[in-house]
Amino acid sequence: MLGTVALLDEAGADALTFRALAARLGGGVGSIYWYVGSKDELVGRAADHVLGEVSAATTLPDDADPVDNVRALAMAVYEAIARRRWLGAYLMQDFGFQPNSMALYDRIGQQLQRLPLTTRQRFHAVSAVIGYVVGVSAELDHGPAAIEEMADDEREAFLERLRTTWRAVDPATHPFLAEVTEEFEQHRDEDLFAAGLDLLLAGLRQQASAAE
Amino acid sequence: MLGTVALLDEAGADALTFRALAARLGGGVGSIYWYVGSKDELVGRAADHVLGEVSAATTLPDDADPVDNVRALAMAVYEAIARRRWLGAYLMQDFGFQPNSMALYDRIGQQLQRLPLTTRQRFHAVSAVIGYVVGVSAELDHGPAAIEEMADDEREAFLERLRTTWRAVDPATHPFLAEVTEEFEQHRDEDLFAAGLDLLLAGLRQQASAAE
DNA sequence: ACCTGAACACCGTTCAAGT
DNA sequence: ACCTGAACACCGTTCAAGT
Repeated sequence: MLGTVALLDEAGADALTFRALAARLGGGVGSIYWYVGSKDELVGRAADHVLGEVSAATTLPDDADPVDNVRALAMAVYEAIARRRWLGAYLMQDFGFQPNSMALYDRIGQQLQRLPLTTRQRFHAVSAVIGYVVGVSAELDHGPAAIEEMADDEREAFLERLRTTWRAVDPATHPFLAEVTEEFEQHRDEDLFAAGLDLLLAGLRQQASAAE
Repeated sequence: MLGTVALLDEAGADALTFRALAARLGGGVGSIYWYVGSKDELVGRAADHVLGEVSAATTLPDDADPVDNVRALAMAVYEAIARRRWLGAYLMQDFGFQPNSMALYDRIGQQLQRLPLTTRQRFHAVSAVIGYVVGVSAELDHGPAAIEEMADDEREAFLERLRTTWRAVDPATHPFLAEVTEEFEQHRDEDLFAAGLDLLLAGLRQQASAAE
């Protein structure tokens, strides 16, 4: 289990094979199946383990604004997935069935229990936040590394590809792309994630205040 | 290309192998590489092709509210991914580099150009909407089929698994799960998606009206 | 220019056999 | 009870050879 996380962190999702893991643990390929039924289960457990650490490292003060607390939790999960690129894809699998993901779901929900919302509104809001966080973060797994973490030459190559793709389109047919190309080149992935999250949370705050 | 979409629709992502596709087209495995450089490119092109159809089938009236238009487009993409479970995973790959995904990105952006927002706000908002739609829809690809489309016995088995998992947790430590279990069992995936989207769009409307 | 299909270098998973 | 590793049934990709 620990060996799985270490191997994923060191070499990425592609490097996690039963043969590589068995070699690292000094055993045979088949022995892993004594502890785990499939590769999906193996990585799912590893992902849930990491999620537990992330959740444990984030404290939510009782006297803080509940939506601010939800935001703090969401940003912590985002950062974890951004750091460990293999994580997002597996959290999408069956979030809500592993112990730590259930606990995280509940923890977000508890914050919303402090707001004047219906049960259905709470259910929708928690699902939306989790969906946004996991879904958008997982998109990072594909695509290139975060723009802000690329080496200089790597970033330059990526932006060059972007420029030639985006700037090749006709501004007359793609007026918005023309407007935001420069903005895209300068953005940080984390700011983009946070801005979308804040729109979602603004909608939530509005819903809560309308009920008062 | 058309054969690819047909094969994916009929038998799902797992069934799309070069051998199966070559057999269907009545050719050798190697010949596919004359038209496409890799499997990722093959499925990416198929995904972009479907996205183009979806976008073309959605008309956005000039006299309609721009945010309502964005909502219509988002729901159309959601429905397409919900129907074709293989689609979401590949849209995550490199949305914004294929022609039809670029066109869709631009089309959403054009609606926002009708609102009093800064370029940065527009960039953030379009990215958030696309991120939410593609990310949350893609989560459907994993997990079970939509609850509302399951056969009766299949749905019963899924809900039974959920009940035993969620109801096994201590309500004292998981008070929110206890509150929403029933709500979860009754929900429709599409309503859940729409509710989160509406929170996001409410935040966006608020941002636009604050600028006036 | 376009196609063929055997061959290569991998996978996850199984299972008879060991301790 | 726990481990081994050869064997099985696949993959995507390559490439010398064909038309």
